[in-house]
Amino acid sequence: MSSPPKKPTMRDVSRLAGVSTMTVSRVLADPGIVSQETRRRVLTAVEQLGYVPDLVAGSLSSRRTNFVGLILPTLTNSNFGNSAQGLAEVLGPSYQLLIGYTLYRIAEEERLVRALLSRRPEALVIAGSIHTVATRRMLTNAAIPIVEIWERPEPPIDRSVGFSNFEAGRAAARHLIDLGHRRIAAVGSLVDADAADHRGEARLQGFAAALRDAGLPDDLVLRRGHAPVSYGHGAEAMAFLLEAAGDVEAVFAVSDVSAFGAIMECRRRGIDVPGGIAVLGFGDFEIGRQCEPAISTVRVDAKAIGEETGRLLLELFDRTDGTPPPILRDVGISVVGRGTTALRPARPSSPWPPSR
Amino acid sequence: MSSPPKKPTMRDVSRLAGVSTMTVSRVLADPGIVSQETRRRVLTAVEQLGYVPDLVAGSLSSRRTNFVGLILPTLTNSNFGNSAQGLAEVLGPSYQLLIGYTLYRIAEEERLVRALLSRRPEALVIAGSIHTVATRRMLTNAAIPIVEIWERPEPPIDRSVGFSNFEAGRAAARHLIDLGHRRIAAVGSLVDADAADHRGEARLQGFAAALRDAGLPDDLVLRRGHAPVSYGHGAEAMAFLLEAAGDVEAVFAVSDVSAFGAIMECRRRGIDVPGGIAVLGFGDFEIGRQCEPAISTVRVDAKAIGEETGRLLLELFDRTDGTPPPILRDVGISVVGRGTTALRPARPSSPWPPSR
DNA sequence: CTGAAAGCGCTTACAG
DNA sequence: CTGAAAGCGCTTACAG
Repeated sequence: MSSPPKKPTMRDVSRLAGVSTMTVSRVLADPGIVSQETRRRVLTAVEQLGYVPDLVAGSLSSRRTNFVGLILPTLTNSNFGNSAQGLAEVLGPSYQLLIGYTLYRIAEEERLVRALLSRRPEALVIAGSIHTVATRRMLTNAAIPIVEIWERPEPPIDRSVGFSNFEAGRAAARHLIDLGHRRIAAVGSLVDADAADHRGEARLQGFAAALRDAGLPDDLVLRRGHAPVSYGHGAEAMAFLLEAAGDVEAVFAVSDVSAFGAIMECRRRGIDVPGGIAVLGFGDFEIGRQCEPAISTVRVDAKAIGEETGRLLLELFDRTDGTPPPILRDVGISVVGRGTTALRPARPSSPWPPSR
Repeated sequence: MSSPPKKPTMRDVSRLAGVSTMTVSRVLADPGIVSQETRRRVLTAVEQLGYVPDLVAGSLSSRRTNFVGLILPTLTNSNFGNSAQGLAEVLGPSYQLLIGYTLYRIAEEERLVRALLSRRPEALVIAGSIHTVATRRMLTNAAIPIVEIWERPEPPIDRSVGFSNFEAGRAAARHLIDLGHRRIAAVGSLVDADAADHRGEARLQGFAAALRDAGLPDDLVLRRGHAPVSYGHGAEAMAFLLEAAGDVEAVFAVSDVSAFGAIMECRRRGIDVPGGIAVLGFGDFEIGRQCEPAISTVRVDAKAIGEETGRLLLELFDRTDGTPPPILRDVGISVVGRGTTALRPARPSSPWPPSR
């Protein structure tokens, strides 16, 4: 590489422009407070040297890193990705997201919290509210805003933006019960040392509770495999379910991703959805909207969670110690009935195999 | 919050342990070189104060940030997410990914490169090889490893891990031609100031070139809408195509996501896939594998791109100035014929609407 | 095995 | 509008 042996510093710029480093710093931070001529000279020097300010040094000096830490279960779930994008968009270009993922492992979360806190973020956003003792202690002592998202912990460590997964599960069950189903199943993942999707588990528990409230058995509320769930997870779970309970009428999957896999498994077995089995998902992923028939789901606005969190953080950062923003923000959920739980197809099904 | 007014510093720890800050630093960096008794005292103090080292200060001092910058088009595409996870896994816990996303906007990429470089990453990984002049200049002068991924630029700015999108497009076309199709279409996105998926465009160009090589017209190689493509994009593009060219026999979509949307649109219109129209995707997303019929695709190992990039970086970081690692790593592609391009369904289709 | 000094590249606070 | 001094919290390099 023909690059210079060393990155130019602010000192180099100041020398070239014939000013102090202070003035360079000012031009970069707030150009308006410097005379036009000086500003021009400084910017020319910056341009000429290809100077890129060192924010590591700047952060140490100003005690502001403009980092926001974000801990998610996976990087490949588009719903969490939507939350991340929403957060990034609201925070704007002056903040840099420090993203880590846990794969639903609580020990990994602890490691990540420690690693991120050592970067001195201005706030830490974390999916979930079940943490190790050490994690909880670190978060409590961090002296920065902590936002637990995708849940409604009571009380949260500091702040929370999300919704009740338990209530989401209840709503799911009621939707299927109201449709007249009686032999109702649910599929989620195992909660153990390898991985634990506590939010999915809360949905299953809310679901089971609603079944019992309606006088129905909850023996078909199943945990299969480990989080993160996949299309394949749903297919496998549905295959198991069909063997175990041939009389099942409706299935709730803890994710649209699982739901889609379950529907495909039904198709492979020649079982009509919703005619033979109704399927309800969770999350309102794009896949569910575009699938034919479209997947009924419990809608949660993933992007709004990120945006709302961003707004909350900006309020907290800007706060001139007026009234502090609220502790809990519930973005709510709603059940969206679509094709896969229709009592009969909304429109006549296409013939299959269809001909042109 | 009942947290202490100020975060404890290494100085606080050293005082409590009755040693110098140097010794605290040593215990944290390399416990073995400190006597057992001293180590114990230091660790006790660390524990007691809940001390979390300040890596901002540490980075400035040691001139090692252990950051790796990563610039991706979107955070919600699971293939790029897989690359990010692969990279993170190989780099291990001592490196922190600094992720930014461009939404396929070249100006946003420039802003991000500047922002990330100011954090002094040890390396920068960037999807793509089409950059603004200013971006290219910054990358060239950065004096750190730069890895352009998901492409095969010749020459790359520094290093590259990926594959040829042009060749992927050619391979896609040949697959469809070999199957006996003659009226062949392709759908991608527009390349303009709003967004530009240059990799998808390269695939379309390779595809068109292969059609022409076979003496076939390339008038159905279409650009519709803007990247990032979605399930809806594929559905819309297929709807347009069916209106524009009722005689189309096969379609290549620049992404499995688009391909899935296209297949659903066919289903809504009662057109059998592959009986009526063959559909070939790109990327080998899980959705394609689980879909029924499974989506034929051009497979690219997204996670391997991330892992390979991680290994390359570790080699570059560790390098004791021996032989430098290679410039280009091509992970290759392969065409995976599955249900949606089968000349006839691999197994008899289920009756539709199926009955239980 | 342990420590005193210097310094990483900026910004803050204070002057003028 | 501009600058000299001090310092952010660590690690490096040098001693002992």
